[in-house]
Amino acid sequence: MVMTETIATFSPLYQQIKALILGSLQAGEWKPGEAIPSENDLAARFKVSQGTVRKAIDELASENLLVRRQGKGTFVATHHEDRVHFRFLRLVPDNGEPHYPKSKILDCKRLRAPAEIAKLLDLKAGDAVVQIERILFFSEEATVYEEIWLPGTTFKGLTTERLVDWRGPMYALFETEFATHMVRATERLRAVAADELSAKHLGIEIGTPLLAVERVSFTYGERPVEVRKAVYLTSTHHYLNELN
Amino acid sequence: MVMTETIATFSPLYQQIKALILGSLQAGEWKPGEAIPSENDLAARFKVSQGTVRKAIDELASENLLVRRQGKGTFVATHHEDRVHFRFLRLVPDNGEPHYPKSKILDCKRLRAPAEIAKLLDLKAGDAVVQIERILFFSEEATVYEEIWLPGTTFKGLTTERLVDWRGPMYALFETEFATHMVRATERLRAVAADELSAKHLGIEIGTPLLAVERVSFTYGERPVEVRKAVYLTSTHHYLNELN
DNA sequence: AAGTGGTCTAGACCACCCC
DNA sequence: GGGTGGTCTAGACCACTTC
Repeated sequence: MVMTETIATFSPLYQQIKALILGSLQAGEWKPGEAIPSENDLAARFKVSQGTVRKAIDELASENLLVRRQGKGTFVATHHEDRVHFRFLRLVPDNGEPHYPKSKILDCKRLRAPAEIAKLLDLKAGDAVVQIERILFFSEEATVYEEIWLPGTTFKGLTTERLVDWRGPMYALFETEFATHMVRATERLRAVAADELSAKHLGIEIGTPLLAVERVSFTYGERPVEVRKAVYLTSTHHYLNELN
Repeated sequence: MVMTETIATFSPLYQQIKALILGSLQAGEWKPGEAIPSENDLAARFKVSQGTVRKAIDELASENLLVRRQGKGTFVATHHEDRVHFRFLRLVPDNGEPHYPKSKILDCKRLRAPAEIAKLLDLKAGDAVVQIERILFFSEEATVYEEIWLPGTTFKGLTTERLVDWRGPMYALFETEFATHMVRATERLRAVAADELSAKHLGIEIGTPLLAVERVSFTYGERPVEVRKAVYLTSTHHYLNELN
């Protein structure tokens, strides 16, 4: 491992290794679900000790970018097979076990980004975006209505049909079809009164209190690639959050 | 380090060390804000290598029980000096920098635990509890109204006066005066309509949508020691959550 | 200068998985 | 049996803090 030579650029070896692995992930050298090379292989490639590679991988695993499996290898995190969908959907029933909701796609169209969305997605106002509208049903009850915005260039071939036919988490579709893996997200929550549109979609009275959830999701390299504006009906479900 | 001898009790050395350190924290051998012995000292005490102690401490630090400071030592986490009060209070202004709110204590009384509270606090219905009512002001605006329940035995000497006089986070008071350090918490969120009481305290109309936040806090050893039922006014503030 | 945590190495052995 | 990650050790050196 060669030390960087520009001024004021010190960082531990394992951080440099981490950055290199991150670069390979971002470049798609290893795809979600695939195994990355073994610790020994990487140590040989980067000319550092296995322990140093290990520490780099440790951090990436703790950030949920990689998943270690003893005896098998280290794998690129994927939204397929992810038992923990509740990492991104925190809505759970007041009683009983959480289970994955059914999604009903209402619409999927291409339009020009409003200023607010453009800003959040790091685009210019007027740039092409895809907008999706859908409802989530928890045990047959309409519980979530949401609008999703995506950058048009990244999600060029996305159609209503593609969405409707898809079984499973939307993020798994994004990953497989559009090479976009969601790494983390930021959510802003507030209480609002149901407007006419929300009331219609959720089958409730106008004015019913709803939990408004605004999400911005990021892929590798802190690049924002999704904005969601949702309202959650919280009469029989709640948003669960762990503070550590 | 002696291996435990009961059947089916395997665990890595560093996990055993971690449990021992945790025990000392729980027993109060080192108080919040104090330094624990150096890694070398602990390695000698437990007769393991420094690296093994290091791994144990790493985990405790990542769980926010300990804080490492290079060149100085490793310290027991404390709610004093904690720059990050936003670990437990996720409400931030829509615009501008977050800043700590002012607290106005309305009441602090002793009563018998309702069944629901008792269950959450691992007590029997009718056991002694302390109930606090207060309002939080964000830049002079009443924004949060909450009721707090605490186990009566642990918080025996807690009075309204003690609370009113206290400057700083309530958890710092609990830590110093009642030897109870909050380690983590679980929050359940939903949207509700303001009832008469909430409306009065927050100076809003009955029916205004509010964010209802129910928190259960835990101290060392997953022992529940606090229940909070709060309503947040989210017209100029929102609840911020990071999904990783 | 002495003490602390932070990094890095090299090597050993273990636990798990798959062929 | 051979490969993977997981644990543990021992020792070296670095960076930061305090005296």
